[in-house]
Parts: sequence; structure tokens; C-alpha cells
Amino acid sequence: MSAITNAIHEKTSSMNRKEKELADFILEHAREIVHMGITELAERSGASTATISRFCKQLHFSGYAEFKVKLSAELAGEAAAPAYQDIVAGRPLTDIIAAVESNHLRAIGDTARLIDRKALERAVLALRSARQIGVYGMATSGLVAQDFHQKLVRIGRSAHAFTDHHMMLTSASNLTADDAAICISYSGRTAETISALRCARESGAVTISLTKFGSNLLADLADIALFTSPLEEGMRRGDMASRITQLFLVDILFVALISDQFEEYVPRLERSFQMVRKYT
Amino acid sequence: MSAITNAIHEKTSSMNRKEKELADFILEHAREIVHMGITELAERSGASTATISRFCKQLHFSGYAEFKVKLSAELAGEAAAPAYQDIVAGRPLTDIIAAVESNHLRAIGDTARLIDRKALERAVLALRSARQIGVYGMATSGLVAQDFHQKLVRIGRSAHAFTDHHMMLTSASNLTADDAAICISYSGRTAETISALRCARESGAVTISLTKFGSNLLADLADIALFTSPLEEGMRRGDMASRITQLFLVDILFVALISDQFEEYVPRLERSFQMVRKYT
DNA sequence: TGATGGATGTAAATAATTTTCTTGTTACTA
DNA sequence: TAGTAACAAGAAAATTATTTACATCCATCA
Repeated sequence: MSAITNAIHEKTSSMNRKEKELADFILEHAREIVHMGITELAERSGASTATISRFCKQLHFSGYAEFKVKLSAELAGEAAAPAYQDIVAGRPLTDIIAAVESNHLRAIGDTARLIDRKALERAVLALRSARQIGVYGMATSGLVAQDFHQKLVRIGRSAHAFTDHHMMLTSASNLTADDAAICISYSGRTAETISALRCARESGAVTISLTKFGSNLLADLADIALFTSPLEEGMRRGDMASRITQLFLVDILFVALISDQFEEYVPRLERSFQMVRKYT
Repeated sequence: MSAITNAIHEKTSSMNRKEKELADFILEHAREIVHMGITELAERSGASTATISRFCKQLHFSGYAEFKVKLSAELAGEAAAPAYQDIVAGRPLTDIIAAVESNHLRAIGDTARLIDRKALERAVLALRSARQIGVYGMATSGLVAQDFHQKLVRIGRSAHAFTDHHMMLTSASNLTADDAAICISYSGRTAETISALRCARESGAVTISLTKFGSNLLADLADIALFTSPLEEGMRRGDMASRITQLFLVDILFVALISDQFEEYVPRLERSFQMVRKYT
């Protein structure tokens, strides 16, 4: 709890009926109040503008404007909300923002703590020495695959990303022992991605899986298994935090790869951006 | 540097004399401004109240009051979060994980604080009532576009995502006044995406831009401008945090949309997952 | 040099906030 | 129980802040 909300809370006992109502409303809707005028707050809280103005002065602010600015600053320093939040009906926008924010933040934090440095290290080595890299995933994981592909292309690495099952297999069947395949599936149970990994493995390539943490077929089959935080099922509805954490891992892989061969890759990266700017 | 001060800084080059003076004063005295009224700021900075009010609108704030509240939040959040880390050579894996993690966390936090609820509200309304939704973006922003498209398809909305310039225009030219277009570009200066927005606008559709915060052509042209935190240029090298924050906004839009019409969309969403499971 | 357009300020209009004043309620006392 | 003091709370007036419309000025270019 912040200094201001705390002060309001403490003061509650010495308050009148209306003031208490107002205090409760403010504590309840702190994040929205920051964007309301005094009139709007008056309407929504059931108190008059005069009462609110007096309330702010009691808290030793110069007025409502200062109260808002201070409250805004306080809330900014705080985490949005602690735990995973599910999508529910008819919530105000402020709650939705806070919920999505906290889910994302938490998912990234959880995933960071879960990372197995040894496995990551091996994955980076495999990618570094791969002649060619195949990246496979369906639906949302397909987008993550494409994202990694885009990054690899930017540094001039030979890579392919596929979302189409047949093309995945076609690509995987042409990999060799010099190559690597990275197969992405949140559940680790996606049939198409599993068969792509099997095919890549049969071709002799090093296989890397990227799935949620926990036992799953894709991770079990892979040479190197990377994991993201497994989220509450409710949240999966939109494939939101799962995709964020997969991208987070892709980013780490990419940065590790670059950091490894900085002098070679960074100029290529810069050049690729400059060229895009030049020709568009 | 915060998102807002950064945006002001960038804009400096395209400013008039008085505006530049004002911008300098604001950058210099950011922490004091939070406690000044527009009149006091006018006196101290040497600009008129009118110029200040216009200045705030140019930065896409609803007015001086909102500017102050957002600035206050930014300055407070700044202190709480660690600074952005750039990619550098030969760092140990542990450092890389920590750096990427903190960049992502910070980017999400910054973006959350920056969100304009009014604009978001309008965007949600536009998307809710749209007959058809066109989603356009190039490269990394193209993946974000596809992500939003996938989400919309899951809830049975009629939507199209394109990365191919010609197809963007073809799609945008077929939109009507009943439709909406959302155009994604981190810089807000991507030629193809800008022309797609122009085309959609000409077709009568409601246009929504999703760009980094700060003045940019795409945002200026759009009916509704949504923003993500503008990151240090160094980080752009990999399009990492920018993509995370764009997805963050897409997630918020999606959740808001669902939350709005919960009874209709949630069963569709569940059904779409079940069907995928059933047939694979 | 005069026209044009944009930048900027002034002042009017509007909106937001604070204060004053009045009313109504409670609680205490005669 | 009626009277009254004390105070809470809102309506509305007063004040203050912000935005907008309009006028002016200045630089630029023909």
C-alpha cells in the first residue's frame, strides 16, 4: 500500500459517514481517479465536489489537483497487481490494463527464474555452429517462430520458419547433422510440431524444444529443452502471456548469439536496418 | 530518460523557436512542473498559456492536466525501475538474461503508464462496432498484426492481416465507413503502413495507429492514436522490447474487447480451442 | 514590396475547482 | 419535548485554470 492510500486508510476511523464512503471509493478506484476530474469523481463516488475538495485539504494537499498528481506518482512506483489475473466480464479499462500488465510482468519474471543456464548455453552453442536453422511452430507459436526467423535473417544466418505442417516436414527432412531445429509449442503436445521435431531428429539435426515447463512430449523428444513459465489455464484463452514468455526466450537466445560474435553480427544488424531505411 | 522527456527531445528538431524554449524549460524543470499550474509555467517559461496548451496536444495528451499526471507517473516510475540495458559483447549468460528481463519489464511498465484511457476506450468501441477489421504492419510489426488477426479470428470476428504492401492497399481500399483499420509501426514512419492508413481513411474506415510515443506521421494521421514506450535506440537493434510492448497493447485491446461482450466471445474462444484439440 | 502562411499572444469562452452560504441532522440541555 | 448548538454536506456563487477563437506579428518567397 502506498503512503497516500495508507494515510487515507488510517484516517478512516476519524471520518464522517460521507467521508468514509468517499475514502472507500478512492481506495477502491485509485488507479482510475488519476484520470478523473473532481466533477466526475463526485458523480461516481456520490459525494459532492465540495466534500472532495475538503477531503484533499484534510490530507494536507493544496487541493484536488495536487492530490491527483501525488497519487499518480505513488501508483506508478507500485506494481500493478500481484497474481495472475483471469479475463473476466465487464471490468473497467483501468483494471484490464493493470491485470494484463501484471500477468505479463509476472510471466516474464517467472520464466527468467526458471531458465536452465546449462541448457540455454547448449542451445546457443548449437545455434552458433549450425549451418542452417529450421524454426517450427503452429498458430501463436508460429508467430514466435517467424519472429526468431526474422531476427536470424537480420544477422545473415541461414534460417527458415514454417507454420505449414507439410512445409515443416519438407524443411526438416532436408536438415543435416550440421544443422539445428527449434520447435515451439506452448503445450508441448502439438502434433504437427512434434512430428517436425521427430523428422529433424531423424535427419540428424540438433533439436531444441521451447515449451511450457513440465513434462511434455516435445521437450522429452528434444536434445535440448527450453522452458517458459506454465501459466494458469484461464490466461491461455488468449495465448497472451505464453507468447510473451516465448518471445522473451527467443530474445535471450538472440542476444546471447549476438553477444557471442559481436564484431561479426552487430555491423550486419546495423546494415540491415540502414538498408531498409534507404530503400523505403 | 522517460518516455515523455524522450518524445519531447526527439521532437525538438521540428519545433519553432518558442516551442523549443518551452521544451527546454520543461526538460530542465520536469520535476517542478508537476506542481505548477499552466499559468505559472507560462510565466516561468516565457511562453503563453495557449502555446503550452497546444504543446500538450501535439504530444497527443488531452490537455495540460493529463500531461502533468502522466509526467508525474513517469518520473516516479523512472526512479523505481532500472535503466535500459544495451546489448554488448561477450557478457555471461546470467547478465544477458537479467538485461533482457529488465528491459522487457521496464518497457511494459513504461507503456502501461503511458496509455491514454480515453483513446483506448475509443479504439475498443471502434473495434467492437466494426464490421470488418484490417490489420497492417511490416516486418516485426507485421507479426504483431498477425497476432492480433489470430486473436480476432478466434472470437469469430471478420479480420484480415497483411504484411505485403499491395495486399494492404487492396484490403484497405475495400474497407467502408462501417469498418476499422489498425496500422502498426514502431517508428510511425514506415512508408507502406502510412499509405495503408491513408488508403483506409480514404475508404471511410476508422483508423487506429499503434506507434511509439512521440510525434510521428502515422499517429498524426490516425483517428485514434495508441502508443507504446519509445525505447533507447540501442535496444531497437533487435526489435525486442518494442515488439513486446506492441503485443502488450494488442493484448489489452483484445481483453477489453472480450470483456465488453463476454457472453458472446468467451464461448467462441473456448470452442475454437476445443476444436483445434479435437481435430489435431 | 506586398502577399501568404504559420507562429504566437490576447482575450473571450469554457471548464474545473474552491469557497461561501444555507439547509438539514444530531445530540445535548433545560 | 422543544430549543439550540455544532457540525456535516450540498447547492450555488466565486474564483481560478484551461482551452479556443481571433488578431497580430513575423518571416518567407514571388
